[in-house]
Amino acid sequence: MANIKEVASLAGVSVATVSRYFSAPEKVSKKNTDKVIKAIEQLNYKPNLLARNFTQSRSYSILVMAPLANPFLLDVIQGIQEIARIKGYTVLLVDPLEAPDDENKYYSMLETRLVEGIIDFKVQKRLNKKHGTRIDNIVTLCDYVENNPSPVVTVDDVKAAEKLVDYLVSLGHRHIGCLTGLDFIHATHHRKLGYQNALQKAGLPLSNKLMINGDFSVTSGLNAAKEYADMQPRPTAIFCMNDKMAIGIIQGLKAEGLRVPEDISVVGFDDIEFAKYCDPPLTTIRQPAKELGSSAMKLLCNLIEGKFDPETVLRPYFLPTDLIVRGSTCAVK
Amino acid sequence: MANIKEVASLAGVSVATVSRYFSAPEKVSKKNTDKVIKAIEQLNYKPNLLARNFTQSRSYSILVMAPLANPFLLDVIQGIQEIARIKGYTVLLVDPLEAPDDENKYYSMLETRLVEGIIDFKVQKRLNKKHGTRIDNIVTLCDYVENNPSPVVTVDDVKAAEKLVDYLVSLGHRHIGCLTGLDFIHATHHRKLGYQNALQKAGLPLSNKLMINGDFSVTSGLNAAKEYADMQPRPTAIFCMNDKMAIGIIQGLKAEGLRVPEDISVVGFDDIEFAKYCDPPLTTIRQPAKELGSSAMKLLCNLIEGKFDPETVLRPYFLPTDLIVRGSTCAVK
DNA sequence: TGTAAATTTGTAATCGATTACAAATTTACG
DNA sequence: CGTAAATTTGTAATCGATTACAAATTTACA
Repeated sequence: MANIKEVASLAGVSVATVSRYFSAPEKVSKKNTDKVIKAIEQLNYKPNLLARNFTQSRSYSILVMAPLANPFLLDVIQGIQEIARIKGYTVLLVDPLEAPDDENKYYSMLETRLVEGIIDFKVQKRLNKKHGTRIDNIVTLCDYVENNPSPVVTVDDVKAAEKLVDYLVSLGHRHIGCLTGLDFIHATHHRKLGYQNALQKAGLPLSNKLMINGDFSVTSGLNAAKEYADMQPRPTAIFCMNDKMAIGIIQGLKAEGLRVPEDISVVGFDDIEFAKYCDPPLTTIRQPAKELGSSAMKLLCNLIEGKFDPETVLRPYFLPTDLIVRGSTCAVK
Repeated sequence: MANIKEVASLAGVSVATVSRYFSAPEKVSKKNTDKVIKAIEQLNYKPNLLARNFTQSRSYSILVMAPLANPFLLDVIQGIQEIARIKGYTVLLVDPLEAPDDENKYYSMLETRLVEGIIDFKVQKRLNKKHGTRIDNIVTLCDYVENNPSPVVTVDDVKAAEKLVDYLVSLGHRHIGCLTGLDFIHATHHRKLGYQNALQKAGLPLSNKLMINGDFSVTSGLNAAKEYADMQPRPTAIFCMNDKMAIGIIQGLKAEGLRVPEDISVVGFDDIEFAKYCDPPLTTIRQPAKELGSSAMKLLCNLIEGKFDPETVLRPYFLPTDLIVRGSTCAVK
């Protein structure tokens, strides 16, 4: 395959001129531009971007670490892609849950220069060595912890969960179950806190019995349904920490011969596309998926370009959520 | 950031020895290995992979062009990822529908060396210049056309659709609607052919009236539902070319006051996760998503490594499908 | 111990671009 | 036309690794 030298010699110019034809065509005379174009055409020349990236010490790539099992993330990723495309970055995608052992390998792609930034869907376990002074071109998306080691874009999970459970309380529910998510995701703990806040405000007791540990999968919802169905007293409403589990729990409750929402109201979290189309349609919290993705990517671009305010960049950036009321909830009898 | 030269000089060895420590550690003596390790440690050295990739003229990356709107593809992508990880490739992901104009830019990433192969979810528009003689390290996944310009991994859409419509016929249905997919996807035409084959076998007339053009989205299912509800005579069964449209159509038919399956049976295609959880659960064709992805990636690896048989590589590689009968279909009254 | 074979090491060329700097050319204008 | 300024061009260094080849060292064994 032809290289820049061959193009230059065929065109009768120097390699610098050919290079400039790509990087600053306005600096090449008309005459030489024509010659270069002709030579490129003739040799079907394509610049070797591995070489270009090497000399510029830039990869024009970013890495997204996302658990693909959650369809909600698809929309988030589309938001990321949109900005990435505009800014000229390509997106590498890995699912950290598929190969947890490789996680550090992925982070080190920053140091080996393969990517210029990372969007991670959970708070990094290892903190920066010099926390607060050095920003690593990592953005945490949809997860957050106090003293987060990297900039964060997410929703206020505490407030959102609280809003959702407030709503259940307003419907008269007094026994409200809570199906949690994966323990190592901080959002799980924040949503739990919101759930507890709402109960407390309503003067309801906090009982661990009403809390079942899930893992964000439909299956864990199905399993939890049986437990809730047998529980004494049985909850009249269940808060699930994502829509997939809510869909699973609805399915499971129906199998137990219970009606949703007449016997048990169920709420989810995320507002995935299918929340509208399950039966009954799901009452849930809508996260602005695409905006989460595009905001995170914009922030990452600023980090990469060094355009950020060190004072504020570590303050979490919260996007608003909406309570979406559909058919899976009703007033308690 | 430290480079190999600094490591070499700190360790008191040549750069070649440091390089060999990574590429062929068994060729470095114990004494020097220790010195190199110490120097790497001390300088926190990470090899510049941009440089390595450049000298080796390899990117160790592949590109996946997938319309992310389809959740079925998530599983396919997981299958791709699994093999990619094992083989040491990283996966770049773009959604061609998001930026159709950039499509050629993506293909040219092969020529600019940014990726070593491409998995594309549709047959490429531009054929190879020298069709059949040169293989471009492109694998077409889930789409197929006679004289395909690149190797193909997919299912036999004709047979699968035929199997599905055979089943509807066996339930006694005589008026069977067909909601098609995007026209530029060849799978759409193959599934249409399967639908027509089944009707023909059953001695049923082929009527264009029963065919509505969809685009694989839930919305197009919703819209089609109204049309089918008003149709005279109204079909007693509808074959949708994917599950998303089937879910939309079920939703739409319910809104029109029709019962599924009692008034109209609905079948989909793909067997996405939510097919099980919609109401009623969807009768559909299961495509082996993960296997499609992993097979395509294995094939692509062989292309990249030159390990393929030019005689057979362009023959389509069909994976088996299953008819999954659930609650959205019943015998005609 | 001496010599050949095997192993380990280092020197230096190489990959294909970019780019600083100097040189050459063109343009502007009194 | 002559000179200065502006524009265009080319030379050659550079990025950080890999690797062919030769040289040095170690090992094996009579």
